[in-house]
Amino acid sequence: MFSQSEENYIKTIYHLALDSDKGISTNAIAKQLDTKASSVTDMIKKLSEKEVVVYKKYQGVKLTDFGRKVATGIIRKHRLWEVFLVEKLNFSWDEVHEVAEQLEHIKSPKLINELDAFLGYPKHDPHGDPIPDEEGNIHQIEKNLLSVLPKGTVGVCVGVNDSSSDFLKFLDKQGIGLGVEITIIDIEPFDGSLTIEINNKPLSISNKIASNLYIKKI
Amino acid sequence: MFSQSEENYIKTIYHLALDSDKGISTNAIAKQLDTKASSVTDMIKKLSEKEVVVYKKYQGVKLTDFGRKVATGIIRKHRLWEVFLVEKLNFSWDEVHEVAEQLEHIKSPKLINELDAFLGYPKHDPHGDPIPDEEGNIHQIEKNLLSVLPKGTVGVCVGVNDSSSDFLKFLDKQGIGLGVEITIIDIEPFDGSLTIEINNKPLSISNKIASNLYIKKI
DNA sequence: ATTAATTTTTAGACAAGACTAAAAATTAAC
DNA sequence: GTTAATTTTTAGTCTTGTCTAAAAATTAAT
Repeated sequence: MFSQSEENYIKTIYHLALDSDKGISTNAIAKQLDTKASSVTDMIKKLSEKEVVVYKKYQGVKLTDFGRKVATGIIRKHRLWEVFLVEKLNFSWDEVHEVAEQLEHIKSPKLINELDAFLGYPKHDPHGDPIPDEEGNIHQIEKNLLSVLPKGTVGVCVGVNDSSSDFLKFLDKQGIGLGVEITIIDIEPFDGSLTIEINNKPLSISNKIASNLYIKKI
Repeated sequence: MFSQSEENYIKTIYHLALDSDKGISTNAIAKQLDTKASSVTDMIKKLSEKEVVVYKKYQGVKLTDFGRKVATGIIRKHRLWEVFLVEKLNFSWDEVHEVAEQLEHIKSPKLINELDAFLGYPKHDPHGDPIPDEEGNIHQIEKNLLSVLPKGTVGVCVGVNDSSSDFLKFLDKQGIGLGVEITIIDIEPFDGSLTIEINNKPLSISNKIASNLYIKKI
């Protein structure tokens, strides 16, 4: 069906397309995949022939419906494997990405559907991201970046915007994780840093931290 | 470290070396991997440079100690994944091979050791084959092919010599599986076919079947 | 011990996926 | 609306792993 390399391009285009409804530029893909623009052009031609993307020279690419289906299939696998690693194999949320990047390419519909059942049909991965169903439908819950909410807001941490190991380890250190209740005590106008209350203790965090944490109001 | 292709060659050489202590021929490897002898020669050169095998032109190859370690590592992963698929994901023993062939190439020491623990440190895969430990040690239990045992033998099925789907499905159909008790009632001198008793019922099986079933005497 | 058959290796080609360097198209700047 | 800067594409090369066809080495046959 698709090679690992093709799958990585498809997944990347899908993610980049989430925050922009224009065509995705060759350069943006190259940057994300840490490769060269010329390599991207070559691959785009191939994916275009396979009807995964629509491509007009110099105008970026868009996924077709088919391409989107392929992308969500890969993301479904990636996130289910992440749940497996954390729930069953004692991985922490900052350790799962690498391994899931490999596991997402395993081809076996039975495997992934049985895994889904084995895990109890989880709705979210360990970073709070939704797990697409078999048809590619994604149920997004209502959530906001902590940085856009007003003083006094009480909510629960339901996701992160940055899944880098450094950020996740920082959160662990501060006792911040999915399901943890957070209250915005104060917002500093000068630099946008916040004082929040978490586990009944005050904590000061930068605006950058706050703009990578998703909160569900309660 | 090693590419999937390299790993497949290493594994194949290891398996072929089990029943012959001479060098493994280029042709034998080609046949097993369903590829051409010329491709094998090329790969052997590479593996030789990487000190996985010892190679002298026209004389076949042998794994080095290092190569054997690599091979058992791959086999360990393959068999642990097979256990996972059968025990946790409702795969039957004739469905696991394909998927395990993919999963065995996933690179993550933590993954495989946690999986081992999660499965309760199993000693054998779903076909009765032993699972190497982290150091590559393999504990072989005492077993014989059903075809070499005398009339009157009572034993337990502990393994198969052929893991093809056709054979395994045949065994399922006849109620033969790991742990099932078998008594040799009679052996036909003409064609070596056997009458065995299984679950208190007599069953006639060909010599070919018998020479693919491993029995542990009790 | 030559000839014949088989096995193995070389030589040259190809596809996938990546790269560099240069050309072409597009966008931005004045 | 030209010129300049940027982005994208082309052209050509490289590596990995494969193939075919032919040459070389080994083994078998008489």
